[in-house]
Amino acid sequence: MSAKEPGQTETPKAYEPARVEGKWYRFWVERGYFTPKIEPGKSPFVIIMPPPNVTGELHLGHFLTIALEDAMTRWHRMKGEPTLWLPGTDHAGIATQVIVEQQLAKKGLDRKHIGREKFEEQVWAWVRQCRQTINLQHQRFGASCDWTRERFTLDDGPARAVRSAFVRLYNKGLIYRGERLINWCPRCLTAISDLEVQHQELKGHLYYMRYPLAESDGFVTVATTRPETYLGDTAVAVNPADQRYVGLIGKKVVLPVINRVIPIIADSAVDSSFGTGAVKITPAHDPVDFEMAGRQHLPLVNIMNPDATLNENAGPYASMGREAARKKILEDFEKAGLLEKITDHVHMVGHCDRCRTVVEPRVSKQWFVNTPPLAARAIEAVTSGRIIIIPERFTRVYLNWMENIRDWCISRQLWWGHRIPVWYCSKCSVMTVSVETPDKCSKCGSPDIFQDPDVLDTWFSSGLWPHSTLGWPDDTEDLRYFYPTSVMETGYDILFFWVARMIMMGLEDTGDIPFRTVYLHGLVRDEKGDKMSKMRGNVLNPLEMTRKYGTDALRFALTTGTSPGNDISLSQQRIESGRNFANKIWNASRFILRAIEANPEAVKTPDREFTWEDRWIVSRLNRVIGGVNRLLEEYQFGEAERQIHDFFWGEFCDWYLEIAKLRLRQGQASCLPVLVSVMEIALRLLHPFMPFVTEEIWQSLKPYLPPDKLPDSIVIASYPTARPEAIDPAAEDNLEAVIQVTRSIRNARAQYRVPSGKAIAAQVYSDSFAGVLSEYSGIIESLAVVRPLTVAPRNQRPQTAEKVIVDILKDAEVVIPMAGMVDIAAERQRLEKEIQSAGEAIARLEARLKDPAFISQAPAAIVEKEKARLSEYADRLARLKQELSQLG
RNA sequence: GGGCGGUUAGCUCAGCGGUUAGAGCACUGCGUUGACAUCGCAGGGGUCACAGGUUCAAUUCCUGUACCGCCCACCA
Repeated sequence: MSAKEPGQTETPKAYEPARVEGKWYRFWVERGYFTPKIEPGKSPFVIIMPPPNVTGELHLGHFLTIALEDAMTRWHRMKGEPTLWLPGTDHAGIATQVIVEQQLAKKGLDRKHIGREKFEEQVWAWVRQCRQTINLQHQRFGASCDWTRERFTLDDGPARAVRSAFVRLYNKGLIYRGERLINWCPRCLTAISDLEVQHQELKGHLYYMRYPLAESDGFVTVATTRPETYLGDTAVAVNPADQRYVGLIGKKVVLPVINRVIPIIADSAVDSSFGTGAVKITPAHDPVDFEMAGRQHLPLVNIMNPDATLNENAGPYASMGREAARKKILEDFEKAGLLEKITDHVHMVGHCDRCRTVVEPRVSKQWFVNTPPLAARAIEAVTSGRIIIIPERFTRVYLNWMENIRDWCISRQLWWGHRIPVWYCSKCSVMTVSVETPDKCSKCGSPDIFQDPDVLDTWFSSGLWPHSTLGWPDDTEDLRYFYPTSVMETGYDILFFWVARMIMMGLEDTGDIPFRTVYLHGLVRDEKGDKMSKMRGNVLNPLEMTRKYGTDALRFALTTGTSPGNDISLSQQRIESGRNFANKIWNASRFILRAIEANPEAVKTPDREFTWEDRWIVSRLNRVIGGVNRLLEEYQFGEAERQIHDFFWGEFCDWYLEIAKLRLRQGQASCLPVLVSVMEIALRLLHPFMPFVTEEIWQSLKPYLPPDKLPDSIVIASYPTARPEAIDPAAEDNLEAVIQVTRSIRNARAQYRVPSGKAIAAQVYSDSFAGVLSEYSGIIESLAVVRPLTVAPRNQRPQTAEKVIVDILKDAEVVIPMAGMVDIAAERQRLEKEIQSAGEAIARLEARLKDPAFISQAPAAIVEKEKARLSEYADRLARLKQELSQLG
């Protein structure tokens, strides 16, 4: 470590995120930047954050969500729009309950033992802790959300919204209570919705079981995957057109062992080609059978307890588990000669989304939302274009789901969640459905009432999130100003669970769409494309990554090189390159700051002659600004970042800064204002994606910026907009020539292994760029370590017998005498290769230009362009050939 | 059974109806006293899965095939 030199800025050589991140986040929050002012004249930009479940810490998927939403939010805020990003957390009914139950189980307890009240206390304790962790993680990650409006799904406001929505729907007949076949989890002991059932392919068997005929000899053979449900059979069905069974329709069979007599019926839903063509009908334990039982008026026999053990209807098998019963029943059939055969059969089996237990279809009294009427409006909102889904392909997925929607079972036999706002009277049994908790029966006035013990599906409250967080059902200022919201950004995996429900419920409750754009991101996977999971052990801990590489690095890695709706493979290497970029920006700023300190006055000389490289970098910057703004409008965040990255690193640092160094060394400080200005604008361009490093540097640059209307933070600085008048094709061409020549010489040096310190001589011959190249010869001499570099028009190139390397550039020839080192054979080979590829290009272009179809059909501009290319190649080919002949 | 996505450099992925298809990482060679070795300079590496079609022109659009992945679905 060298001692600090006098007058020099004491900044570490590497960017140290830990030193700056907390400081700036606190600063932003203290200044209230994240809390929007309601400005009636302006239309706001609003994102309601998908509330993370209070089930533990945030994972990388959440961090991707934050990175994208924060980028959008910061961008719009910088554009001067009142911007609200509303944070919150979700009570996540069943998921949270399962976690707390597991905690209890570790202590040898279960919820039944401690009782509902105590259990809820336990959950609240966990929730408080979890919310704090989650909020802290958001803050660590730089989320610019409005903490003054933070919500939890069980808060009073959202809770009142839930009750209001329930009562409204009930009063409109869109919520009803009914005895239906639902998906039941025997482990969680609750109903779950269709969406919460995970279908998994399992290798099972098809069992062919014989049911003896009641009135005569013989039997009917049915094929089933679930022999144990025969105890609940109330019919055998065949297709009416099936010739094999016509004679049997109306006859009866006897269920073995339990000796129940059931009819053989005809139903056209039966597929004659499957199994035996005769199907056992178990209405209480199979959805298809349940439906058939409805139209055929078959009785229901429920054979199971809630925990999936067999009940008293199972006769001798009562109290056995479903697997054990299956085994025993097969044995008994086998013994009786009633098991015809067993074949292998692959089928899909439903599992509980939360606990992986095999779901049991079960008849039970539950609450349902009648969804088709809601779906009709939700479909219209999307087909009319009022709601746009990005990427577009998910529009069809959404519509397909909506068009085939079925009623939504919303009651859960859980303790954690929004209680159903329904009270039953012990006297007259009438239901009171009410937003406010009633103290007496609405019918008979009896105070002897009790509330429905069930809670609502957690997605019911999530479905109201965009309007419930803004104050609905009250007509609040927030609701009037911020609703409908702008963008709903979330993962495609919850399109049905959440997005679809929000659209239905939002439209129903408010009469308006909840958001204008749905942006769906992909899943975060590991470097091998596998889903990250604790089981696989391939999880990257986001906070650890943040500590190791910095928040900006992780954000950059998560959002670069990806496109909407596609999954993301994330590796540490990727985060490293994000860190390297932050470090690059950091060091560029260190250089600029030191340069300013060495020459403080130079920054303040705004009006002067600009050099070609000044005009070039400003021109390039403005092209990038234009591109980035366009890409952001199109939600192409990854591509926007890539353009900023490439500009900053590949043009500003690699060329402008390198040239500026040389100028500064010669005491020409006139590049300083340009350095500062380009740097500052680039920081603002990048700020939505890398908020911390950009703020840190922006603040240290601030003293040297023009003081007029300078905000206190980059957070509220304006987002750059392109200035068309700054686009400067002449400067771009000139610098391109300088860069080409420099590269050409560097290339030759590398090829001939010229030691890095050793200068070589070179000549450049050019017509159109002779002026700028000789103007920049000193610069090129330094950049390419070439000395002397002479520049002359082409016709002044001497005919010499000396063997030299010649690089044919577009508008110049670079001649390097290698003092006898020239490898003639290698040079010849190189030239021949180039001649060949030029020849091929010419052949291609000539063929194209000879094609009358091309000439007549292609746009004139394209034809002209191709002609120009042909003449360029022809010119190049001629020059290459001449060089080859010179080589002898 | 229906639908969707992917197939581009060694790896992870961008991109695109019109120059010689890009990036990051990895790789090879050279390089460390002044922004940065978390770096610089130079380089190698691609039949854009395959087969048809549309078009003046296809890696890009369409159709089909193969493989991989995902979603939805009541063949017991």
